[in-house]
Amino acid sequence: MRNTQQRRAILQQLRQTKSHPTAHELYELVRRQIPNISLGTVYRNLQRLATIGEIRVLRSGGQTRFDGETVPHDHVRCVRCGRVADAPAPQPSLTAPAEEHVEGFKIVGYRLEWLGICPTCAAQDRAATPTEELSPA
Amino acid sequence: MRNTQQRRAILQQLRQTKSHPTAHELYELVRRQIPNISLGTVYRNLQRLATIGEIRVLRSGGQTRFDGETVPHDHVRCVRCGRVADAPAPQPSLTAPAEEHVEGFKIVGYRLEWLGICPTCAAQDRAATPTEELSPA
DNA sequence: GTAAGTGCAAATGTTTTGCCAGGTC
DNA sequence: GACCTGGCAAAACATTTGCACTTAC
Repeated sequence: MRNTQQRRAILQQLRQTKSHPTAHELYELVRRQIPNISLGTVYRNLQRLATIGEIRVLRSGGQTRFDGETVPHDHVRCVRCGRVADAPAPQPSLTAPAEEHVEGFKIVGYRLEWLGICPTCAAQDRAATPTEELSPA
Repeated sequence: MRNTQQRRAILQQLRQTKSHPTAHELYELVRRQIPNISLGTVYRNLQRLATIGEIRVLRSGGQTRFDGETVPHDHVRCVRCGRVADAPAPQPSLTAPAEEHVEGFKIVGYRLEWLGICPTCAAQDRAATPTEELSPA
């Protein structure tokens, strides 16, 4: 695999952000360094980097996000805005269900995603719901 | 919300299949009962049924699948073919990480997906070369 | 030099939406 | 009859791909 400036920039941006960006967000970031990079190139490289295990793909909540951190860990997703943060892996690690309980599937791993409300959305909730609207008598 | 024959058929089909179909698969199933139902209607109703909690939406592996079973349980996904089966919920249930470990998110739940190889794909593996898939946890 | 990689644009696949007719209450 | 809903088709997105040109090695 060639070491192109595009791939280097993509990986570098992904590694130095903790925001788990979408492909398009990453595209915007990399575009500051390489203004004429194309979105297709970003997608192509993300796919390759994922295949060789350099990055991780997070699909959930209808969005695809990318994570430059390959050390095992889980994630929390805000159910309001879709923002994703890291979460520590559970202690002790999970025990896989026996094959006879999962239609004979051989378990090779798992993905655990916590669901939550991020601080920003929690603040908005407090501002939006405090008073019920009273019906005019 | 009105009780239309379309919505009844969609929910009924989803409830009586254990295959966690995609929207299009469900569309094909329902079409046997209501030949001129439209894909848009299937999507609209799945969305509504999910909103009121009658069904569950599973997004992973780049596919969106639907589950008519609302009793809490987890899933196993075949990393080769994307097929999804049910898995029992872990015992004891997971303990949420403390807020300070997840950037202040308030945890409201989790989604656990086991990754595995289904019996069909395992059989094919024995005859062909293994493939790759994205990292587990 | 040459094959992998890029930019661009068109194609693909999935999900959503606007509009009006038709069914439901 | 009022108003949800559905059918249909177009639109909106996200992602992939074909092709000719570049570039890393």
